[in-house]
Amino acid sequence: MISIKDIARVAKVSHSTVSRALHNSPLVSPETAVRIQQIALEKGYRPSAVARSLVNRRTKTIGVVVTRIADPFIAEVVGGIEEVANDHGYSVFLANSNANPEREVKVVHSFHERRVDGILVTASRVGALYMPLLDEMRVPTVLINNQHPGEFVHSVMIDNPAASRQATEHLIGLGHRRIAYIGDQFGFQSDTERFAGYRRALEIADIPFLPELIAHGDGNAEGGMLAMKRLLALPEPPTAVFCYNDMSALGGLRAIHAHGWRVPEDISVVGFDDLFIASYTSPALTTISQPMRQMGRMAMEILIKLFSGLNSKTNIKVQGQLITRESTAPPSLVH
Amino acid sequence: MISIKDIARVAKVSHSTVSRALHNSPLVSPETAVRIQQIALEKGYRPSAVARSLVNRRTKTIGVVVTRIADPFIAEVVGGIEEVANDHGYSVFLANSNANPEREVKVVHSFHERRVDGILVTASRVGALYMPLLDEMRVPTVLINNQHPGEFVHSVMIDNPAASRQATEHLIGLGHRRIAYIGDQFGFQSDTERFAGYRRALEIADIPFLPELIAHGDGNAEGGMLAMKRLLALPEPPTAVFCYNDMSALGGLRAIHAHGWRVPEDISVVGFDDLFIASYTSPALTTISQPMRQMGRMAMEILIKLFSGLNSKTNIKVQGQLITRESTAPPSLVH
DNA sequence: CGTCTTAGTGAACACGTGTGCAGGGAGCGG
DNA sequence: CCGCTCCCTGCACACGTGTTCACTAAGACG
Repeated sequence: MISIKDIARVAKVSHSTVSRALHNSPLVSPETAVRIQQIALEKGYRPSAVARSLVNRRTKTIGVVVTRIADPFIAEVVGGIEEVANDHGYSVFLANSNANPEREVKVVHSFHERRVDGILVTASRVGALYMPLLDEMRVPTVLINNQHPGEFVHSVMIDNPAASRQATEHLIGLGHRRIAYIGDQFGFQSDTERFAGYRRALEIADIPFLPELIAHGDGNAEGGMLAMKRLLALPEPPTAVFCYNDMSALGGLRAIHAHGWRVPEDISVVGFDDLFIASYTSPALTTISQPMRQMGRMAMEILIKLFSGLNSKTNIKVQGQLITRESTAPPSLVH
Repeated sequence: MISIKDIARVAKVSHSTVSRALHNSPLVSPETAVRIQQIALEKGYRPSAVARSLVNRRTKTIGVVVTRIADPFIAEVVGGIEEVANDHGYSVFLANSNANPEREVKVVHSFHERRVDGILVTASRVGALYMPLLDEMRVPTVLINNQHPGEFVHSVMIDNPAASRQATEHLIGLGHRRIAYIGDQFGFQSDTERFAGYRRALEIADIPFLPELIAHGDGNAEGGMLAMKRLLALPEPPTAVFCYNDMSALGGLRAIHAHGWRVPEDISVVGFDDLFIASYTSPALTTISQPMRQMGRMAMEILIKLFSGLNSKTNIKVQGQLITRESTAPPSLVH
């Protein structure tokens, strides 16, 4: 591995001069500068980011904590993050937490030791546990669709209540009155908020809230399937179901097919996220679109701003958009 | 940011002693060791990985190059990589190339400057361009499902010819003789190999190869949809289609639905990869399962071995497995 | 021609950690 | 009491880069 000292030896100058030459410093004469640059090019010299980080006290790296990178929603967000990070010369460390608190703490510690300049968290599940840790590190942190108990922290979130209210009102507008909700496991903020939007829509339309129409999944297809199965087993099943996210809806669709019913003729289904697959289910899924990639980009851009000294506390709330496809229709009159 | 010197000052010892104490070196007396460790704990000391990297000449980081992290196949592989990397104390840099050669080179350069200990490449598209670069860097590199022109390089690949032959023979076994193939863009190795397996199966079964039954997509749903549309527009459409990957098959299914045909009654479809969604399409997709996560794990384990001195050139070939679901059936007699 | 300015260069130190080497003190044997 | 060994500690240097400071040589100006 070749260093500036090696180049200095060849060029018969001090390493300081080489350092300056490679930075196009005006303190070095143009002739020696080009000569040194020539040698560096020939030798295939690449400066050591680690040595540079040590003296500059900035690593130009960021850490990204996710629950599972294989989650399609998260993968899209990370794609957006990496895009602008790379454009600004930042490298990104990726780490899965697997929603395991112990591992989350371990990951944040490793980021700390690597001296990342900033941290992004897309762990939809909790994270409250290691918030004090992040606080203590005094590293700029941006949360994406995550609850944020701390005050110092920045965030990018979707407006859950408004979006899920919009979804529910879409179903009400079609004439449904028996509308079920398939949620995540109880207690996660985004579930709570989406549930609140659902209830609010019912309330405004003067539709009584029926606890038996609430089922809890696990945010994945498997849980959505089981939850839907429970709803279909009711004496009087719902005519429409609003799902916490597309993965749940995916499982829901499967349960409906297995039950022998058809979507949307027998029952309408609405998802949330607008994952790529939402366009390719059959029928194609009506859902709330979240600008996932864009949200990743925004989060990273907040970090960039923070790095350049701006210290304004930013909490961006983006709006979801209803995408009407084929999985929703007016309720059939006979059942 | 607190360093060992700060601790040394408080403990009234030299920083060397602190360093040794924190490493449980036998060269330091037990009493001072615990005293120092106590202080370090109180102060929340975290060693600087960057300083450590500088002196150790090992960063305990690896770089992962992918085309798009949002690609479900790639996300699974990266999940596997990160898992064992983390278990061994390695942090992973993630970078998208977007299949853009210019960006790929930029990414590899940045990995070089960061002095990563190893590099993993899951860019299904080419990569031959920057292979000389990787060679020049003399950094252990493992390719995953990627062509490898260089000799020094290690790899984990699926046995494409065997797997696609298996898929095609499944269709032949069901009684199909007019079997189409939807490929990737021409020239990528995995496409070439899968195509070869398809032809071999036909050959063994004495089924003539018909060029009009070959359509090229782009490896994504969009391209698969267009390719399938072309096949359905033939005077005599195929009774079964083997697709390069699940994404293509997904698009294919959609085109078939739009055409008014039913799967598998009117036409059978086989995919490749066994992405998560393959179980949730309707009908559920018959496909070749690749142990994606496992392949990521294996690739990282090869790196770990290389780090510990083992220098054996390893080229692992894993076998795919046919997963029979609902999208394949014997051809209908009348059409 | 002498002095002052300026351009260009090298020496030295810093960043935070690890380690070889020397040295000091205690304990022990002679 | 002397010398040896052993245990512990500190000094100094290294890793690769950036930057301040001092210094030299050349040019400018009076």
